[in-house]
Amino acid sequence: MARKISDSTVRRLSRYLRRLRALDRREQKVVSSRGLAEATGTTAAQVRKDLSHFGSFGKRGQGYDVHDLRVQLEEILGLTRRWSVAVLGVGKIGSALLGYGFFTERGFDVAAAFDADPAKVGLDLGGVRVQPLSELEQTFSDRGVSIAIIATPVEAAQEMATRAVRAGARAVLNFAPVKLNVPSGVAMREMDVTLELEGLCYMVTAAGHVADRLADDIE
Amino acid sequence: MARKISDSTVRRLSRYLRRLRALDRREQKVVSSRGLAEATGTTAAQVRKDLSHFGSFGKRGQGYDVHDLRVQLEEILGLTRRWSVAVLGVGKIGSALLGYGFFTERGFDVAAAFDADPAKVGLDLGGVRVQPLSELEQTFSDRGVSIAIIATPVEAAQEMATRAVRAGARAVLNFAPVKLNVPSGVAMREMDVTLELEGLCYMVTAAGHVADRLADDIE
DNA sequence: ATGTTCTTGTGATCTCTTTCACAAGCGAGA
DNA sequence: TCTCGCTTGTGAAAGAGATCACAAGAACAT
Ligand SMILES: NC(=O)c1ccc[n+]([C@@H]2O[C@H](COP(=O)([O-])OP(=O)(O)OC[C@H]3O[C@@H](n4cnc5c(N)ncnc54)[C@H](O)[C@@H]3O)[C@@H](O)[C@H]2O)c1
Ligand SMILES: NC(=O)c1ccc[n+]([C@@H]2O[C@H](COP(=O)([O-])OP(=O)(O)OC[C@H]3O[C@@H](n4cnc5c(N)ncnc54)[C@H](O)[C@@H]3O)[C@@H](O)[C@H]2O)c1
Repeated sequence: MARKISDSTVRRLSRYLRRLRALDRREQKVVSSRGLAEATGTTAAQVRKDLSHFGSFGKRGQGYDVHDLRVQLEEILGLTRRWSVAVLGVGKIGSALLGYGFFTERGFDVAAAFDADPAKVGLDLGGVRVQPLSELEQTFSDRGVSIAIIATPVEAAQEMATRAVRAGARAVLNFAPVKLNVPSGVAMREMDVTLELEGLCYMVTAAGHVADRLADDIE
Repeated sequence: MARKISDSTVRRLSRYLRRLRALDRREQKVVSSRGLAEATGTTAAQVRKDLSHFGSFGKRGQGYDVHDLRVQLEEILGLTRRWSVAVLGVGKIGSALLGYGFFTERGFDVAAAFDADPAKVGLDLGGVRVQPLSELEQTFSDRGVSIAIIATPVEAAQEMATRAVRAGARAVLNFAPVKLNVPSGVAMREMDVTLELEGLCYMVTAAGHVADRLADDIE
């Protein structure tokens, strides 16, 4: 099996899987690399290359068996087991996540939620009871939490991440706009709205400049 | 000025800017490419290369003037103006965004919010009144909305994006887990929690496999 | 059987990004 | 003024990822 798979490949695999699940639900039997590519915004060659890192799943002349490939991709991505997720910080973002139905549907169990604010402890949000931080270590180990979602203010984010990892988390999803340090071997992804918004501003601004230049050229 | 700047460069520029703002606030005068690199998780050479696309901002032997470079980066990213943002879909995620203080701080005005549900229309969330969809076009043009944040259910996302663009949005930030199509010339970024979570699962799973292989080798 | 039509899997190639390495430049101190 | 220590800016090299292009199958019709 392949050595090192790039993040962009993994992201695309998720997209293919999402598409395959939809096709499977509506009982489409086969799909071509082109079919997958068009639905996920990439090229047929890219789809085939991505899959080829893991084996050969299609039939020449025919395409891929939808259900089959779906199962294969779930296997590859590690989605044949369920994953226990804990949410740290139950503020605006944290509680939105607790109420997010998609998680359970997709194999993620929101196993616990923690908050430093005593006023929030004990609340039931989306079927999860908010626990005090003091119970973090015990709960992580009891419920086999392997993914921690950081939704605390920036000031607390690094500390909470470190603590989650020490308590057994193997992966961290960070919503706070700070770069977090985690030991190597721990997976880490960030969801940074401000970064994305600023990126959009750049794109719009730069597009404007290009338009200006074109206009100049026409003169 | 440079031709085409990659997304990864733009993301890093945002990170540098975030760091510079923090340094500026605590009145540090100068910073080296290494200093910036360490704080943002990259390398000194990368920092210099990124900046070099836009000009030459440092002093050899000294480093960069913090305030100066901050202003330059704000200029480059297009953050010297304010941007009007509209939130489409005021559910769990949408209302979390409306209450997010960072936006206003950073030059983004949440100028409007829309929802299809009559029960939500008229509510005041984080100082923004929720409007019916019928007012979308007029409001976008009145308030110069240029960024639309999609926070509706997946089914409505494409339609809302199309409508926002037609109403004048130049950029779309999408929270719904679907690939949206927008005309070329419109900037588009997505925030997809499930994609990131699945990516984390892959990383944890793959790391496990590597560990297995190492263990085998040792035998 | 044979030919026709599709679509996969994959080396080869191209393009884009990151890293390297060092001359050029700046300030401080003698 | 000259030297020394330090850091930038940038071509050149290396590395990664995306695209091309085509031989190798698979089904089906004749
Ligand atoms: N609100 C948004 O739309 C939004 C969007 C993107 C990112 N974020 C980021 O997500 C994070 C949370 O934002 P929010 O708007 O939900 O903030 P919030 O203030 O609504 O919630 C933060 C919660 O974290 C809790 N908390 C504080 N310290 C803690 C600690 N040490 N351990 C555990 N919990 C702690 C607080 O009690 C509070 O309940 C912030 O870093 C923010 O920048 C928010
Ligand atoms: N809740 C989360 O934590 C979370 C996280 C990531 C992504 N998302 C995604 O964000 C989107 C919204 O999620 P949510 O949890 O806030 O859902 P939600 O059901 O709480 O909110 C959706 C809102 O959109 C409104 N709406 C429906 N159709 C609309 C239309 N055509 N135009 C405008 N508004 C419309 C609904 O009235 C509702 O208020 C979904 O696509 C979801 O997959 C949610």
